[in-house]
Amino acid sequence: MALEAAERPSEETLLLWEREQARLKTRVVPRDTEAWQRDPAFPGLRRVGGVDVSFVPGDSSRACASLVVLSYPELQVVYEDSHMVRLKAPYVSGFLAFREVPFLVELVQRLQEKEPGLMPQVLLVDGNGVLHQRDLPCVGVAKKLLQVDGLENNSLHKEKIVLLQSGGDTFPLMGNSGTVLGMALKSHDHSTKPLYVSVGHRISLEVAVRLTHHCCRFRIPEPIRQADIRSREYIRRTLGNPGSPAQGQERHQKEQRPKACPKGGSGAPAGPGRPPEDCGRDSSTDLKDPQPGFQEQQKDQQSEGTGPHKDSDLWPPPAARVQSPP
DNA sequence: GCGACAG
DNA sequence: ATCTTGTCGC
Repeated sequence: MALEAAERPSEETLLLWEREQARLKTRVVPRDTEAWQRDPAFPGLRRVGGVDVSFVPGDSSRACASLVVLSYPELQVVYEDSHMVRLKAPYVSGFLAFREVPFLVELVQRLQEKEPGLMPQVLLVDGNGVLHQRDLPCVGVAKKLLQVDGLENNSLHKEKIVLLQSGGDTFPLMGNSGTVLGMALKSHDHSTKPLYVSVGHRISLEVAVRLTHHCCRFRIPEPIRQADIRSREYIRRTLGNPGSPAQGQERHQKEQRPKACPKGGSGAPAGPGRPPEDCGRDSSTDLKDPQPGFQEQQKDQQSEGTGPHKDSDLWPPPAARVQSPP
């Protein structure tokens, strides 16, 4: 019993994927389309979403997908949905979205059905943007530089990183063609490794960078960081009771159900001068949590990929299935 | 054979 | 992404 999502896709499939990416790229709107994006203070922005997929250690096909919605500018979790999924496509550099996006789309659809009022106004996705074709504006936030189109994590690149002085500082990621593919962003004053921000859809690169910066309490923006933390916790809990039935979550815990949490510092409002802590529980549960003022050593947190925001899974390779435009 | 490669 | 122990600093 092991649906291997590990074998390399055939060249034919990769061609299909490339074709789909090119098609979606055509539809991306790399400009600001929302009112709140026009003012530096982001007036009207109330909810920012974050998505992530964490994997089960030994199993190459099982993972936990999470979607969280945070209030803005408080950055408090107001919604969370984490559940186990079965991966169908392998990870191939450059095609991350074909592996993870189907689940992210599903999470958004579940939210639409259960708590449409909590639909985020923008979605931060781990990985690089440039695609994403749906309705939600989104941003790609990667922790490592995707070395494509001439981009290289070479000495020159590292020199530029050293020149970043304070949180918010950036430098453009110029592709061979002279196109700016994204921006390296120092997410806070003491962060050593920059974030690589790129446009997803319906947002300009400039606003994407500012928004990402405003969502950072630590190196990784809170929406993505929370989705990461929660999806991993979910897996830890699930693996904690393997002594029972099937591998997993047959238990009627609080899983399958999206949960709207009216948390929000109830009782302990944001203290003066301090960013509001999470939903009451946070620092004690969070493993990696270097204070903005120091320690930036956490290897990596997570980020996944902004990519094709397609509907159908192009895996396994359906004989050239035709995509129907949203 | 080995390394690189968003996650 | 995940496997890994300790370690330094708030």
